[in-house]
Amino acid sequence: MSRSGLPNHYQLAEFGALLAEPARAAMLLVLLDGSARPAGELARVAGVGAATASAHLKRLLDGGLLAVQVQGRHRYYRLADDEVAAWLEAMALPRAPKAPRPPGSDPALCRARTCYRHLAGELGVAMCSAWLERGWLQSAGDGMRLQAPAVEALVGAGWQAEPAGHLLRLRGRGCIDWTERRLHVGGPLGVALTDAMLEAGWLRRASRSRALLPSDDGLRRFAQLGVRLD
Amino acid sequence: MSRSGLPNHYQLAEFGALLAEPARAAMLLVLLDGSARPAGELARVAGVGAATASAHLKRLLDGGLLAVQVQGRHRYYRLADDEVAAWLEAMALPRAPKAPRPPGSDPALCRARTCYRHLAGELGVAMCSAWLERGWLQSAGDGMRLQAPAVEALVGAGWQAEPAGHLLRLRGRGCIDWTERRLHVGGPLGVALTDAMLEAGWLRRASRSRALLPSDDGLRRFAQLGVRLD
DNA sequence: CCGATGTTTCGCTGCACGTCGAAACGAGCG
DNA sequence: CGCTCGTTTCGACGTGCAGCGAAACATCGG
Repeated sequence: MSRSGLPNHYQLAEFGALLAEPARAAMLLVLLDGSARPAGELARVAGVGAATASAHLKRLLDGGLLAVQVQGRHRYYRLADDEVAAWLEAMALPRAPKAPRPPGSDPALCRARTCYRHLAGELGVAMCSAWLERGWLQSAGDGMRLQAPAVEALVGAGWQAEPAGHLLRLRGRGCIDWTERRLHVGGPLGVALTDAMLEAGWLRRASRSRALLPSDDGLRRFAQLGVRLD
Repeated sequence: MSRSGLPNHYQLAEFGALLAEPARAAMLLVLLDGSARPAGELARVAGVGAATASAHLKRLLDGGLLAVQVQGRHRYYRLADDEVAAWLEAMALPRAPKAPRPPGSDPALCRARTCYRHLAGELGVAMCSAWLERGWLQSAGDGMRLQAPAVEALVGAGWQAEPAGHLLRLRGRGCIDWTERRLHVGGPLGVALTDAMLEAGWLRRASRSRALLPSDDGLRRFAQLGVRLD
């Protein structure tokens, strides 16, 4: 992040100043779980008005502590990188409890569902983070790309969709999940993956909702690929 | 430190506020090497008047970041404990690359340095992990304790600090190294080990940084104790 | 094209706090 | 005892900035 040529103590002071405001501290702590949240929600969490929150978010953004992702008329803010997360963790403060899931939502829908035409929900988020972590998925320019080891693993897990190598050329788009507030794979890559998983019977569409129901076999395959639900 | 029952984000904000002032940040950074300095000197370092410095020192004292020791008409300020030092180190180090070098800072500093008053950096981490692995160091309740075989090995490696057995009664505190992001030994045990190593000439303090320079002889002794750098 | 919703910008007010000089306090010293 | 020096307290000034409401902007839905 900010690699200015300022003397050390100025850098430290600037960093401290960003934490010094309870509203900003609250926002950062909420985002410590890796979630990405829209400005309005962060305003609510911090207990300030939308205008004030916007100013705080701008400062955190300029300070390099946050990154923003525009999606429709929402702007999702998240911690800039895991270095920032580590700094915050280093203060040994207990992390904020996970946000409660929206009332009245179907648990199956939270678990896995289609977002447009790709996999979302806990399962989609778990797949994305697990694959990012092991380098099977890497951000590239405007989106993300699957890497060769992932294709090998997919084939090893019984992938049948014909040209598995074709996946390497599809662009994945980071998409923020509504219930989880975290990244999952959309775009052509996400759609292709989801279609093939449906075809192979790893997932099945629920009859009257957008929920996706993983089969026992599917769960095994996912586990084999490093993806597991709690 | 602040053990108040306040919500987390207030604690974080208070901590940040203490760092937010360049004068205070400068004072803390100067004290990061474990030194204790009189108020006047800290005022000079911070570039403010005596009155201003006094106010800052009072705030840092009330905030639990500093401790004071009265001696004659001087008042020597130092960091309150090595927990504070660890926090500061975690925040200050990554943003303190003095050399225009890529994200990593001074190589000597990465290799071995003081964290508060104990050994940190690659060497500190290597020592901790090697000794934990062979059972010379074991976590016990709130910290870690050296085990008898370690003392024997130290003596065998030419340990001269008088009552080597005394080390068994010192509490070691796990301290997270920022550059390595791994555990090393702090607390009274870490300080005692480091002091003795300095005294024995295994390590030497760099003149104008917190780096510790291992001598050839020291490296041999470390290797003898199962500790080696790549 | 129009309203609803999410977000940012602008203008303003009020407070917290960093800064200093002067004065007070306390410890050493002759 | 009176002098000096290191430090803290006091009082006053200036400013940075958090906060809000209103208005501007952007995007989605119809």
